[in-house]
Amino acid sequence: MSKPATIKDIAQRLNISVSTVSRSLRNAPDVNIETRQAVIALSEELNYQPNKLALSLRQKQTHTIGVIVPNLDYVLSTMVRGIDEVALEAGYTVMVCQSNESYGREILNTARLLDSLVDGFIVSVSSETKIFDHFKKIQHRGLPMVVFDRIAPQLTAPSVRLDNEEGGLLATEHLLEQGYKRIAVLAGPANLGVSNSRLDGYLKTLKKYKIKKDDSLIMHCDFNQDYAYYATLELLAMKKRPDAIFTISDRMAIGAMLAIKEKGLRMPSDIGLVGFNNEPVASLVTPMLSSIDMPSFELGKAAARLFIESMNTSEDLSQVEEILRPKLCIRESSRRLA
Amino acid sequence: MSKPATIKDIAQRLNISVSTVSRSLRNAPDVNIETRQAVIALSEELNYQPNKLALSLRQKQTHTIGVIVPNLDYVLSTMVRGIDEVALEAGYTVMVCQSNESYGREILNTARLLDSLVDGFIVSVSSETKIFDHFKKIQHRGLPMVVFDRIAPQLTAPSVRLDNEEGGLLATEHLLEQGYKRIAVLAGPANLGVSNSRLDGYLKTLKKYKIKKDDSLIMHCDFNQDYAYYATLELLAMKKRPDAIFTISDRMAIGAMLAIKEKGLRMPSDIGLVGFNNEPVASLVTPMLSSIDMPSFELGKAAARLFIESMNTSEDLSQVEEILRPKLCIRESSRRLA
DNA sequence: AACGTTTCCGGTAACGTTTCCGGGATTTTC
DNA sequence: GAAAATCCCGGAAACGTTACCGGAAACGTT
Repeated sequence: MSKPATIKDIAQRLNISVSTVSRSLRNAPDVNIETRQAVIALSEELNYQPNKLALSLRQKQTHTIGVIVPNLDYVLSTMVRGIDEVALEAGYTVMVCQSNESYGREILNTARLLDSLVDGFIVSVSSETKIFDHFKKIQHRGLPMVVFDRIAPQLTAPSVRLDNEEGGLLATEHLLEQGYKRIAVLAGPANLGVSNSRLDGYLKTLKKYKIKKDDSLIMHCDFNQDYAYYATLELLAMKKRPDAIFTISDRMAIGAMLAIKEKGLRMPSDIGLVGFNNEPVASLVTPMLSSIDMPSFELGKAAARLFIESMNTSEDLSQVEEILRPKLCIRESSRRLA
Repeated sequence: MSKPATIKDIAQRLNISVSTVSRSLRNAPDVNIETRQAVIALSEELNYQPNKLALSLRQKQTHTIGVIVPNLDYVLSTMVRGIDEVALEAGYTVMVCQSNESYGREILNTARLLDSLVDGFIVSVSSETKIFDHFKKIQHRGLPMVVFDRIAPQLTAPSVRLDNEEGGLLATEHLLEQGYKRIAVLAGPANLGVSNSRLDGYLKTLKKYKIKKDDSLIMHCDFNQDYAYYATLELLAMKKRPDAIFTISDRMAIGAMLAIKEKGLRMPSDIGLVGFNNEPVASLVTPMLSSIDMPSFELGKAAARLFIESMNTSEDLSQVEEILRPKLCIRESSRRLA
């Protein structure tokens, strides 16, 4: 129905030129106070909204950030909320695309956003991705890009991530303190950075406590409840079975839990369990699951702040690496001491 | 670095006019086959991508859909994935905004998307919203709008939703079949449409089975685990306590479960429990939770399809109402007969 | 009275694209 | 062989905005 008013409409109704209207609206100098007031009054009456498209075309900025995430599970959607929060504050709009952990989809998404003319990218890379040309293309276009959570050493870009190693350390140390002796790890796919870092934390802790590592206690499996279930069954079938398990995600911990219950073992007495991410589900299962908590919302905010900083500065921030610290959250599944 | 090539670059290099280049690229008539081929060859060489901004400005279409949702919990993020799926297919990009169940935020989001010049909206309305002027403004601008899941009778717009009444019916009937006699309902806030419809399904079923309703068995409380917990404690403290509870969300069912366990009652023997939504958590809790399953992904797809249809037709679709059917998913918490 | 400053405003180009229109050159038609 | 049709192409306007430039009018200064 009522087409939105343009600067030209205002100019005509006031019998002045569009340039003057434009200047008035951006309160630039070189315009009489009265005409400016008239312009402002009329623009409010007509409910004038500047056309973002024309503006973007003119000044080659869209004030839009392309966000690419592998999925929108609890952790990532919380991070996205964090990104959204500070982006909005800074006058940016975000476009979120899910790659569904697919390399092809990730390429498609970057291409799409790239020619939708976003001003830059905030990216968490898919687990499937081993080639990074599509991301490098972004940088080659001169657009800023921040990598968060799932970072990749192949990309030289500012990054924000969790100290995953410390997470592994916290979990392992806690289990040792509770008197568990044979601690197994359910890790993710061997090419997933976050998983490996958490594993490293575990290994370092063993070394610190002078416990020699037992490779049979380290299982790699898909980031998935079912695989975790079967992997746990294998662990429990060992002649010298582990008396504690650290899984690098809550999802996997749930799978492990099912297997443990099925075998008639009790937590935390027979076997201790610690997950990672501290998703809400952790306090819904029985027994309630101990987990490594990460400041997801804060992490998202930090990523967006870093992005905006790299928009505004001409310095090279590609070496900036922000690292947030995890926190141990002890619940029933691993507390056997008072 | 390398600024993207424009139509003008191609024209210059080929010593022809921009019009000819444009025509060649859109294989319009009135262009010689050879020049066309030359243009196409060069455009590929330069990796030419048409500037979406200029295009949108010109033809007053952005090929972008604004999606507004109250949050991104499991159900809604699944629906959004569905929307994304068919939107992408049809050449649209989606911009998702969360209102966080806040009326003010919803207004802000619509305004922002509106002047980002989206082509239309797909909306699920926040629970807080009682005034709909911001949505009517969309329609007044002549933009198509589809409402999904959380619909509102105040809005005359095409809609896609679940048959919530049937959900309530399925749950209640199932509990009756399992021999439960006194069935309580944990409903959401009294102004939430979906909640009331599910409640209606319950009431209709009672009537069908000639059971007189007992108002003390119907509790309204916030859409929230904690409130559900306390409400359940109240229910269980009644002199004639219910022997089954139907909650209108899984989140609330979890709260109820905690209360039930705390009171030393067992499911399904002492008390039956059925949730709604069939979130993954339903099969993670002990006992596993029976729930009403809804085709969220399909619902999202249907909403997007309806949107695209209303983009392409000039007919008035505002009376179109697509209703998807729920499915009962029986698990441990309510199965006491073989 | 002449000149420099300030104040205020309009015209125009530009961002990258499509579309309409007109016209020269070539071909067809009788 | 002239009129008519066809084939190609370029120019220009338009979408809505900003930015640069130039200039008219008013003012102040000697």
